Amino acid sequence: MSQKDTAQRILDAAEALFSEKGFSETSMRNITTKAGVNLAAVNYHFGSKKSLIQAVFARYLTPFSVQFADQLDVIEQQQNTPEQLLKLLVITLSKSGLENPEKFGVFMRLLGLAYSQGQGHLRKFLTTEYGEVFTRYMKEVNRITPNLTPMERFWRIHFMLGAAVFTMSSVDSLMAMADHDLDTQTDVKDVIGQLMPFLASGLMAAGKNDNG
Amino acid sequence: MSQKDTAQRILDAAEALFSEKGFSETSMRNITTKAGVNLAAVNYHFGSKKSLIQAVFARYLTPFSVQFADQLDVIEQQQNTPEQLLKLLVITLSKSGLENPEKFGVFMRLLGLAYSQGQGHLRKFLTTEYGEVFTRYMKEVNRITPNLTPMERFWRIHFMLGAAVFTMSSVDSLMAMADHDLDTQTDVKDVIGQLMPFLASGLMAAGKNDNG
DNA sequence: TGTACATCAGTGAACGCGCGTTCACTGATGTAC
DNA sequence: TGTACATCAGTGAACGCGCGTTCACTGATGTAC
Repeated sequence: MSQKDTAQRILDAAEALFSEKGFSETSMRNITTKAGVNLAAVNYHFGSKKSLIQAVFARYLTPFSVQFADQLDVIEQQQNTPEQLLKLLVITLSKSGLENPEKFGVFMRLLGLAYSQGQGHLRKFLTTEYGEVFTRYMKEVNRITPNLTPMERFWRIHFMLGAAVFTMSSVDSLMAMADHDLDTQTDVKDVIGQLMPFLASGLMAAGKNDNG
Repeated sequence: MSQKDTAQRILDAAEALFSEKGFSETSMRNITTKAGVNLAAVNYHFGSKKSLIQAVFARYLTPFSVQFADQLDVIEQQQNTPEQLLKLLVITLSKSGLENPEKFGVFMRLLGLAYSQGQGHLRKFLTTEYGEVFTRYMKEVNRITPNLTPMERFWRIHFMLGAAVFTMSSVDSLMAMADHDLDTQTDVKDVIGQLMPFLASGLMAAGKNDNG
């Protein structure tokens, strides 16, 4: 084939369709039609639809976690602010090929799907493959929030994750709403700029061990 | 039938299954089997699967929006804090039959689905039916955040919605994680107790019109 | 250099299955006269 | 009070359809001698 590798084209098509419609709403026929390949090619290259879903995640997350580990090596040697810790994520995303806002939106939507539609196989795959760097990152969060109880820290991390995943999953339609209602012209960088102080402020809010 | 009304039993079963597995993963056969009714009964009572989905939402949202309008009548007459405005939502939820933590989790999961899996028909249905009370609530948010730009306000509301919907959608598994990792015993009220200061702090974080 | 065979990417058609919906029906209850 | 008819809730079986997967296959490329 003079065009891109069949497997790559399947991944491209699957990624776009999954992020648009979710896993179960996307059929093998949708994917192979969009990729311009034979219906049987998915099972030939990936074995099953489940494995294809995992492969779509791996293509993003493997480079991301490599970059993230490098960034953690640096950050672990120094004192950090909440803003720096949040920025680390954004920087890592941009260093692992996600600087394109469109790609970024797709990635966040996939991440949201992994939580909301995540079948058992996907959750298992993600934690065994990428759990370690997440643990390292959490150690750094602990360091900058010494006054929070473990319970406060646990929940605040998940609130932050929720705010990020939820809004970034629908960032296109939310930006369209904002631009329509408020007569503005927003891009993804603006949204991230809005998100960071919101998250930092939520994370650092006074906890029950703080006075006043 | 000496048991509960067939239509009610279909709604009960559909609600539970939708919140567990999503709309498209839940088949009519799943629903009617769980409800103990004939397969054709869904189409007899509701016309189609789409209408059933809308009916499941309406059963929660109609009483909620009635209560919410009453609460707004009061709150619109007074000066409010962010905490009061957030508490208004919790109070309304509890006054419209959602005081049961299990029901509350189901409701939040449905709300999350409406965003993430929301087919066009559902979004249209929700905004035409319940858009008005939401607009009234937003007016109150404007009053307590006079220093925020409309854009800041827009995004912060959606960040808050994301944090709430995302975490409350998976509140059961998150509580299980927390209790396992931290050796605690959490209930939904505790989580809401954690969520409120996080949201209030994020909403009220300094914006670009604030000094220092 | 030539031939025989193995490997590999990709194909076309069919498989069985579960899906949402439809339809002719049954039997109980309500209404009119 | 009795009868004829209409309405209604619910049923059982079948409809056509799109799904993920399988399988025997083709044709190109690589390898051994």
